[in-house]
Amino acid sequence: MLKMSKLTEYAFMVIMALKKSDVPASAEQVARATGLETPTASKILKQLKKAGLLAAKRGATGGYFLVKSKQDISLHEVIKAMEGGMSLTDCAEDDAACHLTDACYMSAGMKRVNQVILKALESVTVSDILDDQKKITLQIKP
Amino acid sequence: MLKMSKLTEYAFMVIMALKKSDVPASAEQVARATGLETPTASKILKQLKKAGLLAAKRGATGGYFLVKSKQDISLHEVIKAMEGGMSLTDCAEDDAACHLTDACYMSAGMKRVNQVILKALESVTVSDILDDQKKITLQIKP
DNA sequence: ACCAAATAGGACTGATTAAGTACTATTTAA
DNA sequence: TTAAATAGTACTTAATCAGTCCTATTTGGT
Repeated sequence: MLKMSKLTEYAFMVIMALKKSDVPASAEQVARATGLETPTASKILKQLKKAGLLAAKRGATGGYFLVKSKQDISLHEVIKAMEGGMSLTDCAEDDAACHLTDACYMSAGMKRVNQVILKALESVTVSDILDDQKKITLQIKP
Repeated sequence: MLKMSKLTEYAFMVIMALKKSDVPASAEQVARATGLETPTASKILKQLKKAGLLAAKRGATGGYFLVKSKQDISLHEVIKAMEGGMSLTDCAEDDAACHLTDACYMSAGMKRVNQVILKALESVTVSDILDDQKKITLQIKP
C-alpha cells in the first residue's frame, strides 16, 4: 500500500498539538496531548525541528513551538521533514535512476504525474486538514 | 520517502512491453524486453493477471496479453494491483483506524486530500505516461 | 502417447526500512 | 547547584520488500 509512514501521521498530530507561542510545550506535554509515547513524540519533535518547521527552547521551561501558523505549513513540508520527500518513482526525481538500460520513456510522464501530486500536497495545509473548509478539485485539460 | 515499490515501477515497464493481441508474450520474452530477470517478470505478470489487468494463455505457445489498451489502464489500477492501493493514512480509508483515542479531526480532511491524489492517479493512464501528450493541471477552488 | 514450453501458486531467504526505545551530553531557569 | 528540558546518536525488534526457487498443471506439437 502506497502510504505515509506512521511517524508522518503522528507528525500531523504533533503539529496540531502545538501553538505558535512563547510558551513552549515539552515533549512530555505533547505526548500527553496526542496520546503518543514520550520517546516517540520526542523523536518526531526533533525531526520537525531539524527540518525547520518548529523551533525549540532548551533547558528548564524549554520546549517546542511552531515558527509559522498551521495554515502556512503544507502537507508536503511535513512529509518532506519526516520522510525526505515524495516521488512516485526514482526516475521522476532523477533521470539517471532509470531501471532500464535502454528504452524506457516513462520519466517525463512520471515527472508530470508527480508534479500534480506534489502540487496537491503543497496546496493543502495542516489547518485545511483540520478545518475541513477548503474545497479541492482536480481538473484535467486534454 | 513516499514512493511506489520497485515492483510497481517494473509493472509499468511490463505493461508497456505487452500488446493487446492474440499472440501472447511469455514471461521470458517480457523479461528480455524489459531487462528484468525472468522470475521477477514472472512474479509481476502473475500479479497483474490476478488483478485482471492481463489475461494469460497456459501451456505451450502460451503467455500474457493485455485485456484492454494502455490508454484505458490508469496508474491507480496498476498501483492497486501491485500494492493493494493508495491511501495517505489509515484513517483516510477507515474512520475506525484513528491512532488517537479521542480528539483527532483529521480524517475528513485527509480523505479529501486523498481523493485529489487518487483522482490524479486515476486520470492518468499508462499510455499518457509514455506519450507525454496529455497536459495535466491542478486547480484549487477556495 | 509423449515431450517441451508455458502459466499457477506457494514458500522461502536475505536485505532494507520502519518503529520504538534508551542513553549520554548539553543547555538553562530558578 | 539542581532539576527540567532539548540534542544527538545508537540500538533492537518488527515488518515489509525484493528476489528466487520449486512443484503442479495446462497445452500444443511431434
